[in-house]
Amino acid sequence: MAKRGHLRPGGYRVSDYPTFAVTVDNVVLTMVEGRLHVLLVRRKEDPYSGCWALPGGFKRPDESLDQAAARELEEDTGVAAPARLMQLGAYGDPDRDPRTNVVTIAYLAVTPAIGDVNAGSDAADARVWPVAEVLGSLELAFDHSVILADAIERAAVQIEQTDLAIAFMGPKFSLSELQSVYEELWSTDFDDANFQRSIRASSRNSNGARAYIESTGLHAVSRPKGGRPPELYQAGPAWIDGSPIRRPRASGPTEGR
Amino acid sequence: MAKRGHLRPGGYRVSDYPTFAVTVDNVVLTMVEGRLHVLLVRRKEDPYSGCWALPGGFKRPDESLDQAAARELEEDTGVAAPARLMQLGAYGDPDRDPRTNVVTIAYLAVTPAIGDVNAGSDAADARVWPVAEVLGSLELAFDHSVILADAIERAAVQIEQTDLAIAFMGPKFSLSELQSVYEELWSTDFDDANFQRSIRASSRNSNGARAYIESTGLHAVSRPKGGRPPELYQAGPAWIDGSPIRRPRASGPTEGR
DNA sequence: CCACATAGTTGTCATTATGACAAGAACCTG
DNA sequence: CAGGTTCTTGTCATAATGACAACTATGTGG
Repeated sequence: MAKRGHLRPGGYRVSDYPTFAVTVDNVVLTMVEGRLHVLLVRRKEDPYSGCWALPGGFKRPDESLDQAAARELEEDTGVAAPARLMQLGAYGDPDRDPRTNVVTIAYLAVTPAIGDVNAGSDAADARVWPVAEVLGSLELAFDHSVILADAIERAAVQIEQTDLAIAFMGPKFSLSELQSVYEELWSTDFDDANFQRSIRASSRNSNGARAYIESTGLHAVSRPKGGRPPELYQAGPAWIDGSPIRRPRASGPTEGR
Repeated sequence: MAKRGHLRPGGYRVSDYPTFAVTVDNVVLTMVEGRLHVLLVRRKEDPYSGCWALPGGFKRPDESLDQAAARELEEDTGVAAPARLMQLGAYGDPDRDPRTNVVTIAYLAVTPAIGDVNAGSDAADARVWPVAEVLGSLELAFDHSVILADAIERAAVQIEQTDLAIAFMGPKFSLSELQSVYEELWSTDFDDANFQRSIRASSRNSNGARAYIESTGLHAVSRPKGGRPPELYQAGPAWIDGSPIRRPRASGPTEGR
């Protein structure tokens, strides 16, 4: 214990403690045609050159972690950082980067459908991937596969605690689009009728304020395959404390009766 | 963008990216006489000499973040790291440490009543404080007050998602002790009868496995102020997916009818 | 030993939330 | 217009929750 590098009262010596590089990595999730997707970049340089990876890079001393995450996201992919950019956690295993001691701070972001994705100077390519495909067969750089899995689990928890699911939606959306977010992240299948009833119940502001979503009175234009055009909603002005829908619990071994 | 320090394919140059010190800080929560407490150490050296702070210290390159957190906790306070030591988040604002660039990774731990607390060589003192007092009037070093507040909020969320509340309990405990954990963290007041019914319902393993808690058949010895001695329980062998008790939601402005 | 206080436990009941499913409404294609 | 698709409303049984009365098992003080 006496050997630890302590800070001395009169100042500190840099040699007293080890130094690290600090990076930020972004897990940007979005829904494309009802399926969960993640934004990845293809690395241009070693290590892991040619590998797909989460967009990210080195933190600068004069910026906060949040700022670094937003900056790196835009630099690497051309995607503007969404308002909803939340910290996921730190990853600092000794051997996670072959070069040197690197601790990375992972961020989770959720956006509506992304427009253009443009690979930055660091990247050979950038695009969104279906999450199922990435976790199933794509080998990501560093420990990014672990980070991605953690991010999805976090998102699944967050949509029950906050209004995060709305962040997947554009300015106007149908309830079935919203439903697909919950179903993808929770791997469940809701009864359409019950889902709508629950969601609408949350938006019926009993007294004065607080609504999860609001009706716009508009209806979507009909799609090629037909079907009744859904009513369109928009984000409500306030978040109610309490989830609009409950996450179904894995009902254990489910023995009969 | 061209000015960013990139890693070169043939190797890297340390000067290409900024270096940081990485520390870990532990928020250790426990219940003392029905009230939530946090373990703090008094700093012996600058900066913030004399101030109370979260136990923590520098990460070493050859250990994981989790290992660093456990090591620092024991070195600073003599308290063995509990099994339940989970990462809370990273804090890296540019000016959070007056000395240099320091990014800290905060950990949240929950333990039953702590036995001896012994200040390590870094600390002038170490003890548990009532959380209400710390957040109300005690000025902590660095941004530790913020970290503490975040930790408590995280714990409040976690006891609904996991069996974390059990981690506050010793090997045998009464349901009213457990109830006080939920009540403290959620700032609510449960009906004793209903609370017990809900908890016991979770432990009644319908089919074969999975129980939140188990009855020991024992009863506590009576306390000075009297009252019926409670039945004692112990942690169940398995965690059921789904909280034993639901967090009551702030019911908004609560207008009548 | 009694009344009374304290703390834990069981029981009852109204209200609400959930899940299953039938049926209607509004659009498509051919 | 027949048949398919999607969204929406309605009905109902069951489960979960919250309020509260009542009962049990201890202690204290007279």
